[in-house]
Amino acid sequence: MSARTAELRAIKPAGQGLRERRRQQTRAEITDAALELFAQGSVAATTVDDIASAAGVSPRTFFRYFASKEEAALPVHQEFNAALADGLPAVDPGSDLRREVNGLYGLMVRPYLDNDSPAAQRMLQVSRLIRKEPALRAAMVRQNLERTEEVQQALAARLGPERTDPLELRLAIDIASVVVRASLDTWASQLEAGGPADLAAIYRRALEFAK
Amino acid sequence: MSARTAELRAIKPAGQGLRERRRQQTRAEITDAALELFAQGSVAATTVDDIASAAGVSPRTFFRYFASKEEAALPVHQEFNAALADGLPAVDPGSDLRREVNGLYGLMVRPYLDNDSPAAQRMLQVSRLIRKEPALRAAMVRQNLERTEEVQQALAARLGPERTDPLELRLAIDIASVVVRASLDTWASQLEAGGPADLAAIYRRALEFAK
DNA sequence: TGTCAATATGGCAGTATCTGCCACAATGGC
DNA sequence: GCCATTGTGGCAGATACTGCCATATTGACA
Repeated sequence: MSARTAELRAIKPAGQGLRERRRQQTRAEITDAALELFAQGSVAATTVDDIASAAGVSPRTFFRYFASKEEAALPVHQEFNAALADGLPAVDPGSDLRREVNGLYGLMVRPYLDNDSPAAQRMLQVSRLIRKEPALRAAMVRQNLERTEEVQQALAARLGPERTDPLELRLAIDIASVVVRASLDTWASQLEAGGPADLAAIYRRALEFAK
Repeated sequence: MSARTAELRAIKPAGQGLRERRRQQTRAEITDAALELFAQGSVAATTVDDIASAAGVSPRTFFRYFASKEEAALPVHQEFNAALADGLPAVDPGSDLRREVNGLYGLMVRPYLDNDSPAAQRMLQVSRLIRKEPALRAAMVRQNLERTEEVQQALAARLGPERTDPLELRLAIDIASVVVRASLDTWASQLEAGGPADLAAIYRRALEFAK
């Protein structure tokens, strides 16, 4: 957990040495293996040993990268955290709270605005899986909770302890989070159903409705 | 999971025979044991065997009542579901969606409006534990997710499939849920800190802020 | 370039979680 | 009071996860 906190706070060094690059690569390989096995069979029917062996690592090593098999299938977590970490410094403590937090969380949808981008395609793949697998939804809300708590701490520190009402800060963050997730889900559902979908438009509509 | 769906839909029969009453009693005993052991030690340090033995049942029976030790400590789940099930028939399909859903979820805070009531005291006890234990927070958001999905289905059925935009329904529910949880958390925090706290006022303020 | 500290990996043992299955006991309707 | 239904416990087994140690790889620095 402290590792994840650091993840949010620290500015990502890009290719810091071969060591870190290999680590990210291994991480990606595990995720790919998990996604494929989950898609083929099911989360319940897939064991950690299966994933580890498919990824070419030992089960022991698997648990050094992910706390559970469910988390291995949710790489978006990292992208989200990165987006938030990038946006944190730009939050204006003087401006309207809801607006600022919505702006921050809005960064999370940016990588997927182009339906044909690789990022969007990957997100769709993961979304499909999540919709089919309650276990993955549970893992997702868990990650979401942790992220929310970290953001709350970070924003409280940035805005000043007494400058912001805890209730309002909490609500601003949770609502922003809910708006983003509902938008992404709706977008993915529409695309999966075969129809067209404009994430930007959906997100704008969600923001308006939540206001 | 289908058991829980039924739980939400069915109108609770009160004391349907000795059998059901004993079942509720056993359930309560397990919960009490779990809460006490968690408070004494920690969730991690407490095993299912500990809880089961303290409650006077076998571990095998424990798992017939709760899916995990964390869930055993969150009995509020049932109260929340009951409140929502009670309120569902009163939802007016013709009225404003956000307002109706907020009204429905508002039922969840009613039992705790009086700080001195037994229900409030129990909620405070659980809240204190939840604030200390990330594992319980994770279990809580998981329950919240399931409840949210059930409510969404129930409301979609009640409002008519084409009458309501999925995005708006989803947002209305999630926001209402977030408002209630933030209110209860704030209320519990304030009371725990020793100060006075008016749940009704907090909830009104949260609703206003979220509007 | 060679050496050393730091770090990643794998294996192993051990504990805890959770489930299916079976036998047995308690209950409640008739 | 009989019988179908339901709750309970025990057992075996699979899986998830962790601590510990040995080993190998990497990267910094002399």
